[in-house]
Amino acid sequence: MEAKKVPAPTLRRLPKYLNYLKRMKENGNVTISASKVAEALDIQHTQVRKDFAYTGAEGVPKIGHQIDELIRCIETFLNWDNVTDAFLVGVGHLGGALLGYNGFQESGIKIVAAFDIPEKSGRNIGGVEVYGVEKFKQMVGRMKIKIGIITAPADHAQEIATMMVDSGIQAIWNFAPRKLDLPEEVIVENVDMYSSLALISHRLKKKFGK
Amino acid sequence: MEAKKVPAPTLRRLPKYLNYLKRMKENGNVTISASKVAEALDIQHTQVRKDFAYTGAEGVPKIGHQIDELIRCIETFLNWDNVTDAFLVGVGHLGGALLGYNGFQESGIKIVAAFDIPEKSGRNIGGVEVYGVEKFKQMVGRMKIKIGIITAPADHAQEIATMMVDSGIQAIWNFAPRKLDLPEEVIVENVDMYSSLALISHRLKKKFGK
DNA sequence: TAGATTGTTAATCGATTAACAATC
DNA sequence: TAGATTGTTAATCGATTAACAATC
Repeated sequence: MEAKKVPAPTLRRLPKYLNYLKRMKENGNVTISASKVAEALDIQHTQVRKDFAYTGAEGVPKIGHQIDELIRCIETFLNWDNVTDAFLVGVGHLGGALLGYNGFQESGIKIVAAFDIPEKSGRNIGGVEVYGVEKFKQMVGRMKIKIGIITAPADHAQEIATMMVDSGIQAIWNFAPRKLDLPEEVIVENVDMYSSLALISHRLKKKFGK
Repeated sequence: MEAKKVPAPTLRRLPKYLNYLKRMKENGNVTISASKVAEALDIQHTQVRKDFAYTGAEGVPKIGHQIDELIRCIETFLNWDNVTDAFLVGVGHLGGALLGYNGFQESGIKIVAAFDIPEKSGRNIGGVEVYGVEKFKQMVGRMKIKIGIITAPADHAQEIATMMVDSGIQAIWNFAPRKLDLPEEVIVENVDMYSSLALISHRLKKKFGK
């Protein structure tokens, strides 16, 4: 029962497989081979098999995997068969966009309350109530919230993150372009748009001469 | 003059350095050592030095780097000292958020027009006009646009991407969770929120037992 | 001078890819 | 049976880290 450590790149690929498998299922397919998944997503087939293996999925030579079972394995592995409640802090453009988007519920997360300065409280965006940030800690305790989402400006990110951890938050999904300094047991994932802009800019520059 | 190929991880770190350096400059610092940058951002100092070296920046033993010069080197290297115009397709929650956000201009990109179905055209969001998508190709040609941003639903992403490349777009910044099938000379960068959600979910599950 | 810092070369590490045996 | 496909073990590759010489 010694669980091998799962490489982060593997975890990042799993949602891509899931997405593709669900589409294939909708198209009426019942089984699928790792090779086909690999080709569709431009990944080495041997890599796909290794990734599948982490989730405990088993295939049958010459036939492949039952799509249903494979989907279930991946979802269970990611814990996407349960929905975990989350709080969001920073109801600006991006925060509002996340609140208005319901797609995350299929990916194990549901934003159940949002927070910002008192002037913004009382609103309801996409069915989610906005509260003054002073209520954060108390509500985290009461609702046993584990995930915090930061969509505030970079200047406030550290302060908010510290407040979140203080309140009992265990994992932070950070959209602010700022390195967060937190105890190492806190799970932090950054969505960094600037890093991909850097790649685009640099490659375009190379492609078209300086 | 043989330019070594720059690792993608290096390119992704450069904006983080830039961000930190600009803050240090605002705080009144004139010089900075790679070691200090490394510590602040939790990166090995030797890694920071290698990354800096790619940009052509040179430091002085015992003193470090001139912050101004370092910033300039990184910006030039990324081509962030020029602003490249971009078109966005898909004015939903996320698209609207990007339009309302002006911070990208400091990162070499400016959204100058948005596109969606005709019913959404005519609006103005964050100072950017929304057009019917049928005008895309003509306007790309006229305005010599190179960068396309996809913030449409996943179902339409491939179709839009193909249309973009058809129109002459050279680089695509894709926010839709769908693998795009395009000629390999087209530069594609995906912003994949689900991949980071996968990491959070899986780590939380491990931390709190299944 | 001594020591902080740079920048390069070598060693390590981990992920990807290739090779191949097993099996339905 | 033959061949497609699985799944594992070994080889490769590239990024990170460590070691160290150079220098102000």
